[in-house]
Amino acid sequence: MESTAKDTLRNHGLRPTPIREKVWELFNNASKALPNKELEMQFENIDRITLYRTLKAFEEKGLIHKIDDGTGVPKYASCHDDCADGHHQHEHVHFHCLNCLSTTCLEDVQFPKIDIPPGYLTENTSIVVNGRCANCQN
Amino acid sequence: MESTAKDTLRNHGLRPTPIREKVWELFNNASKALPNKELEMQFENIDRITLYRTLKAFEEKGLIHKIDDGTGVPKYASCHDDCADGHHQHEHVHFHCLNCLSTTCLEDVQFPKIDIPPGYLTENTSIVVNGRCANCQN
DNA sequence: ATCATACTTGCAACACCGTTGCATTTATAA
DNA sequence: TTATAAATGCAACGGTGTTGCAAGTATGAT
Ligand SMILES: [Mn+2]
Ligand SMILES: [Mn+2]
Ligand SMILES: [Zn+2]
Ligand SMILES: [Zn+2]
Repeated sequence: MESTAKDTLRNHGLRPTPIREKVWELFNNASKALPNKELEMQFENIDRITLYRTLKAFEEKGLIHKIDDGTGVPKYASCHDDCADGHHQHEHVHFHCLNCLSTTCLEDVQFPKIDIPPGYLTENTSIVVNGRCANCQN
Repeated sequence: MESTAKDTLRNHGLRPTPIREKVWELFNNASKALPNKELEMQFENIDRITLYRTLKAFEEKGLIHKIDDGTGVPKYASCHDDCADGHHQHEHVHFHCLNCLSTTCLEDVQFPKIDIPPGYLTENTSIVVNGRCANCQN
């Protein structure tokens, strides 16, 4: 059985509220990463600060992860893996379409190992592939 | 023989001015990527807008490239390769040290090929490795 | 060397966004 | 039901990208 929005929020130490439930639903149904603006548009009127804090809380609790695709506009996507409190575990390639400007998580793409010179220590790696997505071919 | 700052600027279609020459020198002598603030500090008083436009011009003319290391603070580094007017050709790994917060270009690190699903078209790829740089080991 | 012209610089101004404080409202559990 | 802690809405501040415009400067021609 599906776990409800309420359950998921409680399981991550967040009080379920109408806004949070809806935001969680939006991420759950999204096939691409969502910027603040796109989330705001789904509400009659929502305070941008409230949304800001909602996203911050979601990120801290491991419900979503923030994606910097190089556009300067932060986007967010749900964490499929179980991410611990404040520590994200997933490392996957992100794709940014230069045509439709959508950013998606490519969870199944093989994540390469980068051979860093001796002396350097790798903690985590961010990879963004820019190009044309499958929906944007003529 | 070394090409002077004046020469380089002229060769890239930019009028040599005191500010531009100094900015170019700073990039030329830097061993890491430089954020606006760090550049500003090297001047007695420089208008942030002038610096902004200088960096924009340098980037457009292929003198420097902008690096988004995920911190939200843009940094710039000189283009070693010859980058065409408005079109950068170099693709290399960037390293961001979580300790000293410096970002460096790893031009010699092998750039991996990412196997994107069919239907996708790759234009360019951005890779940022986060960790601890060689100078930050105990 | 002088000068007209185009480019560069400095300053004001605006928009956007991240962030925080605080008062009010809402969720939770006693 | 009620006391308490948390979430929300609003104001406000700071940083920064961006543009317009006037004044200063580099350049090439005279
Ligand atoms: Mn992702
Ligand atoms: Mn670089
Ligand atoms: Zn697309
Ligand atoms: Zn370091």
